[in-house]
Amino acid sequence: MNISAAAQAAGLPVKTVRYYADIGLVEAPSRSDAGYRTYDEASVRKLAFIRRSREFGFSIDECRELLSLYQDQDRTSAEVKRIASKRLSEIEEKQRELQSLRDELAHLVTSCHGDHRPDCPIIDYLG
Amino acid sequence: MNISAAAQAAGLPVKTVRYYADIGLVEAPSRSDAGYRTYDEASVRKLAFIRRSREFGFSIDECRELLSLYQDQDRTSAEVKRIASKRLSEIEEKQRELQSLRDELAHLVTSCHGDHRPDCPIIDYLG
DNA sequence: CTTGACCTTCCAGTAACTGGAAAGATTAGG
DNA sequence: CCTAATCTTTCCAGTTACTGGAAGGTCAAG
Repeated sequence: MNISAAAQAAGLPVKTVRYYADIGLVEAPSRSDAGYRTYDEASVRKLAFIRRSREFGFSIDECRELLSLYQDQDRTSAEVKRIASKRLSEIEEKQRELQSLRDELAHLVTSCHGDHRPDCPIIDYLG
Repeated sequence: MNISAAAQAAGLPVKTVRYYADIGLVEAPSRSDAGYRTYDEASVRKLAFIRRSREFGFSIDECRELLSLYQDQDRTSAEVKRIASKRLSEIEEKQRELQSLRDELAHLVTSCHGDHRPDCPIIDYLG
């Protein structure tokens, strides 16, 4: 499989697939005689694993960790759960932040007439 | 006022105050004989305005826009409201994303025993 | 043989700072 | 007046996770 087929199968851009090998997140793939990268099912599965982890918002370093747990038959589920729980609290923290931000901004937007007059509570609040 | 006093008053790191002038977000401040940047109340107010706008998650370019509206006596409140409303929808979109992410991840975390055994639904899901 | 779709490497840019080095200025204490 | 600590300056590099683009090699079809 050439890189574009692998990228397609994993649901990633070609550039990103190269990038992940460059930074050592995945092994460097073997090459054809012409120097083309060649991929097999196993590498595609790993790439897809990374894509899904990234979609969950895990950082590259967390993906590195998850990937090594993914490939380690003897890991404990506790190790995985620790990383996922950490990410979960981050998400919840971010949610709380966004909620108060939204409420405040929604309040400002509602109180602004949004007409041709210069009078603006949003600007007043920021200034 | 030297830079550290101004930064303190505006609630920003010194580095950031310099940075904002470097990228032309605020005017370059005047200099003392020794070349020290000197700030007055007005520039501190602008810096604080930017800080608050940034805290709302407005991008630097949006801050640029807001700042010019802030300084424009003749702007209409509609112009300001447009930018704030845009930001509000972004926040709400992000909230929806985070919510489904959280639900999915929370479900996985709950279903994972988190013990010494290798069996792990989180990894199973990602892989 | 040519055309177009691949592929390669390398370099640069994104957003918004942040850290650090090297060197000059100022201030407080002795 | 000297010195040490604390500013301040500029400049360069690093962060995160890619993404875009240029210059050039390869491959399959017609």
